[in-house]
Amino acid sequence: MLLTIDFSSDQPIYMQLRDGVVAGIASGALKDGDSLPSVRSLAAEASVNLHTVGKAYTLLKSEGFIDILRNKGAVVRTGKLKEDTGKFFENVKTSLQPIISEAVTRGVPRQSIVSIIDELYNELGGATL
Amino acid sequence: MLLTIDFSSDQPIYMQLRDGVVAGIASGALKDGDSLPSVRSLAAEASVNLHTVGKAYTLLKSEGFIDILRNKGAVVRTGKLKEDTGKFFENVKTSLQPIISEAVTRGVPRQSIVSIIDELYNELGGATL
Amino acid sequence: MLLTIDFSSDQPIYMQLRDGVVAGIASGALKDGDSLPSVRSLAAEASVNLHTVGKAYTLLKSEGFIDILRNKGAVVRTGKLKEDTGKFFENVKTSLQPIISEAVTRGVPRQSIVSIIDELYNELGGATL
Amino acid sequence: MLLTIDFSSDQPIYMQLRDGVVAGIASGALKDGDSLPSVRSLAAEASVNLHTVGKAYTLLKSEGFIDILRNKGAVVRTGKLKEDTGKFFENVKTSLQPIISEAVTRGVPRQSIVSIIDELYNELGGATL
DNA sequence: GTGGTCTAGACCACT
DNA sequence: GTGGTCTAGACCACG
Repeated sequence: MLLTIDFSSDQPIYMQLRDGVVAGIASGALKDGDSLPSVRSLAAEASVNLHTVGKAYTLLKSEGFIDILRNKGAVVRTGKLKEDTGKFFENVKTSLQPIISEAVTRGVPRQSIVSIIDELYNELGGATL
Repeated sequence: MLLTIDFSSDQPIYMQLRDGVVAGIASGALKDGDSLPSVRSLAAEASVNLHTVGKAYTLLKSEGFIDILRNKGAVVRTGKLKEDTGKFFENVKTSLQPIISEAVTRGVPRQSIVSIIDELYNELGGATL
Repeated sequence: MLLTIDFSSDQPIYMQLRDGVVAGIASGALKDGDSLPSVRSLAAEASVNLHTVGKAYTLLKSEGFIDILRNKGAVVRTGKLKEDTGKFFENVKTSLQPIISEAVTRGVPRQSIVSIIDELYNELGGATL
Repeated sequence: MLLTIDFSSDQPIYMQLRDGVVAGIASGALKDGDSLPSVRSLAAEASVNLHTVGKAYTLLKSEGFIDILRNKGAVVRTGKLKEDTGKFFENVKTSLQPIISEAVTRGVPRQSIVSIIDELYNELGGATL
């Protein structure tokens, strides 16, 4: 199971769930058309509130990662991400900015950061071209 | 002026201030020994409460980026970062993980992310080795 | 009740609260996993502002004595103290230095100070080896 | 020179000066009847404000460590400490309490603390009986 | 109901 | 004039 919730994290639980699903899609563990666990079962499994899982699913739907089908639950739906890639790049840059600032301040060379990127790409089995 | 607060951001104001100072150090705009504005003047300048600035300064102090001198205000103090670099790398990986997951899901190649890293390193004038 | 705030002390209230929690852990009154009162209830109990309690909790969290769980409040979390013990020893020495200086000046023998140490260890039920 | 002021310490400068003089007396560097530097010269030497040194001297006088003689400046006067030793012991215990609490919580044995006491007594050349 | 954030205004110690 | 502390009251995200 790829679900590991850190209840003491400052990252909201529903965000951790969302990230977990996205990571599952990225790694290939979840493919287009696959069903996600029901809100109820995922909530039980992760020991979180029903509403929290619901919030994660709603977010994933609004981002275009999944469809929520009446009586069929949530299914993975790649290839129709709502946000365009241009906006994604903006967000990435905004997210990365403080990290790189701190890296530079600490004297951490660019290569060290790139190595972490590579590591993550490899773990996810993504192409490393 | 390195101060640009986004009041509609989900990022707390004190965190934006903190990031701004770190970015200033990284870019060389703030050098070791340089004085930061007093909490009152920075608060006025940024149109925020002085306690919010105070919180940012306290955080920067606890991270080792600045010293706070009695009646002299805050001064940049590089080279005595409290957190060790090993822990920093862990944090970087944790922060990057969801970004890379989403990138892979969107089919964004590793090289595109690395380009953003390069861009940020260049903007900050950091070594690109 | 482990709460005794001295409002006329030169020691800040939030520091007294912090010390009280640490003392509670040391004495065994607070064990790993135990819940701390909510900031609101503790504030009411101690007749202080909730922000003051919040500051104490934030400090305890940053030192690694407690975790703060969403919607569950603070719980004691021993065994993951952030600061390393080496640094703790440095701080102890710095704190003790003026006390010992004054003791020597007053002709107070080493043994008298050690007796106080013993007394405190015994009160806390700590091993006296 | 035994004067080393840490301007970034949270300990007030006048207190650091006071502690320095007490340490000097404890170590034997300052003996009964010895003159302290004038406020002016000490202020210059330590790069602090005249008032700050004055405050330290006033405190030392009120504690009975020194006399302030008209036109003769400050002279060390041991043997007539104002505060009685009983009260000193109380203060010691109060100061030590949080330190020992934290030591117990960290699992630091009594002996480690006592070693630091010994170390300090030895550095000051005090009797170690 | 929980803590997190922000604002506001006050007082204080230090220099 | 500087930051540190405390109080007060408000709003918000989370679960």
